[in-house]
Formats: sequence, C-alpha cells, structure tokens
Amino acid sequence: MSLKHAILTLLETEEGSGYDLLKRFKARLGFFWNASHQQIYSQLKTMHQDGLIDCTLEKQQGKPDRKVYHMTQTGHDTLVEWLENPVKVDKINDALLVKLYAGHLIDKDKLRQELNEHTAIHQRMLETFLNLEQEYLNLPAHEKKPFELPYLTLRRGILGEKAWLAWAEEVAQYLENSIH
Amino acid sequence: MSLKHAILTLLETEEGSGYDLLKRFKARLGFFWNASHQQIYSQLKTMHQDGLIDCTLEKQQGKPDRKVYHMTQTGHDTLVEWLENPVKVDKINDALLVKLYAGHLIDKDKLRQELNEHTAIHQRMLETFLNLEQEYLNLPAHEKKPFELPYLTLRRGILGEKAWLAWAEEVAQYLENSIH
DNA sequence: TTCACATATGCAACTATTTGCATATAAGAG
DNA sequence: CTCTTATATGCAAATAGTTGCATATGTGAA
Repeated sequence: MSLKHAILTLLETEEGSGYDLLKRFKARLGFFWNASHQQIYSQLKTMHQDGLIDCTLEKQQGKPDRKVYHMTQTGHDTLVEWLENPVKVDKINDALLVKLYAGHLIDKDKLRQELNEHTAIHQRMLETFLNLEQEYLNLPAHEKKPFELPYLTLRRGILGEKAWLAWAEEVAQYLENSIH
Repeated sequence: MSLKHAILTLLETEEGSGYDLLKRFKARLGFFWNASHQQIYSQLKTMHQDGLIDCTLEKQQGKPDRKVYHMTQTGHDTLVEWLENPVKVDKINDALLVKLYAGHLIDKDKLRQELNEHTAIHQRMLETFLNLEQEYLNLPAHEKKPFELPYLTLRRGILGEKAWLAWAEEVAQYLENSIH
C-alpha cells in the first residue's frame, strides 16, 4: 500500500491534520495519487495505532478541533524502507478504453460526446499543470532547488495529459470520418 | 465496476471459459485493464449467479473440464446500459511518482536504478504495442474494419508509453546532472 | 434568510483488488 | 528425472477504495 507512504512523505516535511493532508494531497500529489477524505482519516487512524505517527489536539474557537499528526521515528524508518525497495509499475484500469473497445455497440454520437467530456477534463488538468509549471519556472534559480523533484512529477502530469489529448484527437478524427 | 463490463464486452463477441477470458484479457485489454485469474474466476461466478451469463460444462480428456460461459439477454442489456452512461475519468495512483516526490530522502543511485528498471518494462511494452500496430497496418484494407476501434485503444497504449519514456528521459537527465 | 462552500472529523457497508494457497494433467527442455 | 510452462479451476484472508451518511460552525453570496 502506498497511501500510507504518500502520507508519510507529506508528514516528513511538515506536520498536519487530516484536513491539511487532504488539501496537500490535492495540491501536490493530486495528479498522480488520489485519495478521498474518508480514506485519509481512516488511514491516519490506523497509522496512529501502528505508531507510525503521533497526534496532538489543537483547540480552535469557531471551528472544530484539529488533530495534528506528526512523524515518529518508526514512521520515518517505515518510509525510508519503502523508498529503498522497488515498487510495481503503475497499473492502468481505464473504463473509457473498455468502452471504446466495445464502441460498435453504441451510437457514435454518444461516444463522441463522452470523449468530448473527458477531453474537457483533461484540458483543464493540463492548464492547471502548465500554470504550476510557470510558477516554478518564474522562481529565481536558488529558490528552484527544493522543488526540483516535485517539478519532475509535474512534468509527468504535463506529458501524460498532452499524450492523452493527442490520442483523443486521433479518436475524434476517426469518429468524424466514420459518420460521413 | 468495470471488470464486469470488460468481461461482458469479451463475451459479446465470443463465448469462452475463465481461462480463455484470462488470455483474451492479456492479449486485447491488457494494456488498459488488468485482472488476475482469481478476480476473473470469482467475477464470473458472481455474474453467473446474477444471470448476466450462463454456463455449459465441456469435458476434455487429459485436461481439466472447461466451464464455458456465454452472454444472456440480461447480460447484453447490462452492457448496453453501462455503455450508454458516462464513466469516470481514469484515476491514477502511481507509486513511482510518490517515490520521486520524496526522492530527497533516498540515494540518487537507487532512484536511478529503479527508474531504469521501470523504463525497461515500459520499453518492452511499447515494442509489443508497435508490433501489434504493424500487424494491423499490414492487413488488407477490408480486413481492417473490424479492428478499427481496438486499434484506437492500441494507439492509446503507444502514445501513453512514448510519453512515459520521454518523461523518464527528462528524469534521467536530471539525475545525471545532479551527481556531477 | 436560505443556500452554498470551507473548515473539521468520522462510521458503516459495500465493492474491488491482492496475496497466498490448493489441485491436477500434459508437454517439452535440460 | 526433474523443472518449467501451459491448461484449467477455485477458496480464503487481507488490503484498498467507494459511496452514503452524519455532525457542527463560520463566512459570504443571492
């Protein structure tokens, strides 16, 4: 499991509550790791029980209390051990491709419409990534250092989305020609 | 769930045993949907119970008996209904990227080595896809028709792998420069 | 004043996937 | 003669992820 390790990675740099981690997930790991709030909260609970992280309660006025989690030595060791052992190649399970494969069973218009909707989403993601890239590229050289590795993960997002969109263009072309 | 629908897609064209479907998965849907034999067998059992498929027993000499599954009307209807309703955009959970994000915590050599191993796997996949593409492209025009949609799914594999490898090249460059 | 959104947490039930085990035969390689 | 690969099926336990529900407050918009 890697949700655990993703959380440890985030806590390694900075402590935080479940809610913090949820937001950090979306902002930093969101384009290559997805987790819902339920998953994060329950994972934090287990990790706390297992001694990978500990927890202090912060009272707040106006807002609910925050449980702030931080790394323990065990947590750090667990993370390092995971980092040093190989991980599997990412597994793809893409329902849209199953659909396309079976596309002879549906109306081409419906297929085209769904492809357009997915394309719009991917375009929006690409834009977000390109904006983040600009932010990074505009940093003065010495401020870039700590973000070099995160930037490389962002590049994965950019190249991945561009490839997706190029593919969608091919499919759109095909669907266009096949009606006339 | 889409494993169900992927199986229905395969059975729509041709009946088959769990073992057949396993092989067809690898050959046809393997680059965008992955399923283990345990998953397929247990899924078939559930689908049979739910009346989406039915089953006849084929005795064989020398080899174990085969349970041959085929589509029912309910199964067909279920597939068509799924096809006509939108699916979600594919969710990515890529452990290698988590690792890269936390790469400051590990030895660059180890990181480079793991990247190389993943690169080798992706290169092999790309080669496989390109070979399949050649097979398709060498078909006479009239035999291409039934494979047009599967070919588009193959293109996704090709473009996706090429993008992965281009990205890996960027990462390799970075890791190369950061030691010297 | 109501509605949506952000803050902040979590349980319970279900669905999906992985990992390890289990069985049995045949064919071919070393 | 043993080892690997292919054929053919499956159970059980654990882990991972989704969906629906639940609670409580503050802020800003319509």
